[in-house]
Amino acid sequence: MDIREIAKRARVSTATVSRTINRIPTVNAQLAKRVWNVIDELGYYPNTQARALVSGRSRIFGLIISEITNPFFPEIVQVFERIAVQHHYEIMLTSTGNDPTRMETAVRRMIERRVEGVAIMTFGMEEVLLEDLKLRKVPLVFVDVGPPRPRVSNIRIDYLNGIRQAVQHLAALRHQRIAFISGPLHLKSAEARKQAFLGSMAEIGLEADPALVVEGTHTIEGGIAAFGKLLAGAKKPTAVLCSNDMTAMGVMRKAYEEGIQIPLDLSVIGFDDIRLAQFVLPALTTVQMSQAELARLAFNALLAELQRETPSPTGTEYALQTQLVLRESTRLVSGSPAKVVAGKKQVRP
Amino acid sequence: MDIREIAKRARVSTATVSRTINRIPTVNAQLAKRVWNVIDELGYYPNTQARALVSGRSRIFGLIISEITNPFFPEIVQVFERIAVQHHYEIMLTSTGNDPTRMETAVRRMIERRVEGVAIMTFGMEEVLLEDLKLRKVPLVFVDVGPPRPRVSNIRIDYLNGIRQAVQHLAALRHQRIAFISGPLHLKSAEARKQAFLGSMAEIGLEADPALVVEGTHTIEGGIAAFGKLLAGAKKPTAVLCSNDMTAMGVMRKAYEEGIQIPLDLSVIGFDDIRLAQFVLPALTTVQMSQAELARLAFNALLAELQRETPSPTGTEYALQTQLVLRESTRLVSGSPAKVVAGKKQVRP
DNA sequence: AATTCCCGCGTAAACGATTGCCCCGTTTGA
DNA sequence: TCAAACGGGGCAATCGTTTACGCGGGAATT
Repeated sequence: MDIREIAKRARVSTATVSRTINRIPTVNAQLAKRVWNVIDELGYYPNTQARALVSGRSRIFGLIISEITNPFFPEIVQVFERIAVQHHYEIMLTSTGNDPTRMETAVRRMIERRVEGVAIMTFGMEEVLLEDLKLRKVPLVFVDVGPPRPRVSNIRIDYLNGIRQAVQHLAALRHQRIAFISGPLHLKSAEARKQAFLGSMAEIGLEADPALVVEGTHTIEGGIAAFGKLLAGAKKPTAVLCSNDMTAMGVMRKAYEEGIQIPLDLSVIGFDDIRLAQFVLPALTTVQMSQAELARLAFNALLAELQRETPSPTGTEYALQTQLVLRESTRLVSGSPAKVVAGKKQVRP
Repeated sequence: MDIREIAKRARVSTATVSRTINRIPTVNAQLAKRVWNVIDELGYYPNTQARALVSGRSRIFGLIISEITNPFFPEIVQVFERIAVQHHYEIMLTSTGNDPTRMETAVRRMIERRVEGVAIMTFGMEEVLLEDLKLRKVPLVFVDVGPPRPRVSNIRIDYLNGIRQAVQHLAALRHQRIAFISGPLHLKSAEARKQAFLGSMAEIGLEADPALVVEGTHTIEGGIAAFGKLLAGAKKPTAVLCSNDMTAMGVMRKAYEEGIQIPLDLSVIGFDDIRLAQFVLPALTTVQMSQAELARLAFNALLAELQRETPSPTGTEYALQTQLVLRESTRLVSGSPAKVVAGKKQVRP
């Protein structure tokens, strides 16, 4: 069943049917009604491929993330998809697992489907692989890479704000030996977080002992391993700041196994504020970086780029704030004069 | 740049280019090579919409899940997508949040994109909304609904096996007051799990006290609320079996807040075995239902249906096993003669 | 009343591939 | 030597829309 069938039954031309469906205001209300009636009656749905072919618009956006099973991403996907649908777009999702090969095939698939834009949420992976997309003038939006180019937007995350708050929070709780578990340092975002930590420590005159700065993998397993390394060291930290929440969960796991109580013996702070962070035991104090907001920014960046008649020569830059959210995983350093806050949530039974 | 351009430059017809791309064996190797050279040189990628239009095959599968932010689903999505790509399919993902309206628009979008099949992973939501798809003879695969119809496959999950193991495990640990927190009972899968629990209890002559069977929502919040209800009751359970892992995490959270120690004071068993289950503190004993396997079954069901020349009049049924996996959240009921297993993982410090 | 304008609708040419059919050149068998 | 068979490649129709263009008729202008 196609547009011709509808046209015949409604005794109009296919052009009129098309215009009706696309709600072009010049069609006579009478006719339009007749057309709609037939459409509803037959349960006709226009063929998107045919539409896309002639109009040159696929109404598809690509979304590249590193790992859908990483709890950080599902909310991004969710929000991105929801907004896309509102704008009559579909999304082509790919989780690359940070594997260049899969990234490459993803790009190929997206080009074949003629996506109108791609959001890249791999936080700093090799941009080279996207050359093909740039060549084809597909609008792109990155996180944490810069500087932007024409048709390439960038969302800059202000790590410093949140991380500074975290460091100062720990300092206020009298912590001095503050460890940092970074992400894989080839990711620009991981490097940026580490620098923010180092900067924040220096700012308040705390020494960031190199032995207390170790590299993780942004996974639970990485957190376990990294914290193990810290425990094996000579001088143990009283607090540890993690480059993401998964890492923090690894630390908590390892601490549990070693009989180290959080927050009594060790304060832990995460980063990202994934939903799970509030349900972990004890609930994780962490730096929030809104996934919903990130998705929104990315989508709007792509849309804006499409609407721009002529691409800005410099690309556009967007910014996302971060900030500390206090929960239960931090506490006055033990040994300090205890001004214990009342309430059972603060102490482990 | 289109197929004509390639044809011109390779001094062949468009037909030959098309055949080359589709690896039709009859084309002369010489010519094929010439064509491929031009293709690579120009970086030509065939236009999928044009292909789809004329061939009548979109090479898209739909995947409907209830909530991507529910940690149960990402792995399904991941595996499903991975297999799809291997078979040169794309997937159109939709998370409906169990909202009929969103389900409806999802169906509409999928029809417009002419999906070749749809996997429905909402575990028993209203099938009515999918009438339009059935009408169009789109192969469908469900989980836990039955009986199958032509072109509609079903994956039947053997809840009983895993749940029976769980119940018997608790019984072996001398638990008698075993509570069950179900999922939302309008979901067929939730109902089935509950029945499996009731059956397993009866089987071994344990009474399932109605006051100890409460309804949750398959979320952490639901688990918190439901366990709250159990605690408010007259006779408190010594063990609780949950309809999914999120619920169990809610129970653990609530227990933590109330100073109830797991597994010392309370044994907890989950269901699903999401990845997180092993990282929760203490690691969750749970019934495994492999998400990867589920995704695989669903994809293959769709593919098989497409390949069948004539749809089996009855549809096909697939089965998925479940089984208990022991971790740290269960223990001999307290008060029983303690045959404590050695090792720090078994006791809370 | 004749001319111009404009508005609404229809005709038909795209969009970029796939594929049935035919043609032509070579091989094969009688 | 000639006809039949065969195999590889080109021509052109086709998929289901959108949209430029043109046309006819009523309103407005002179």
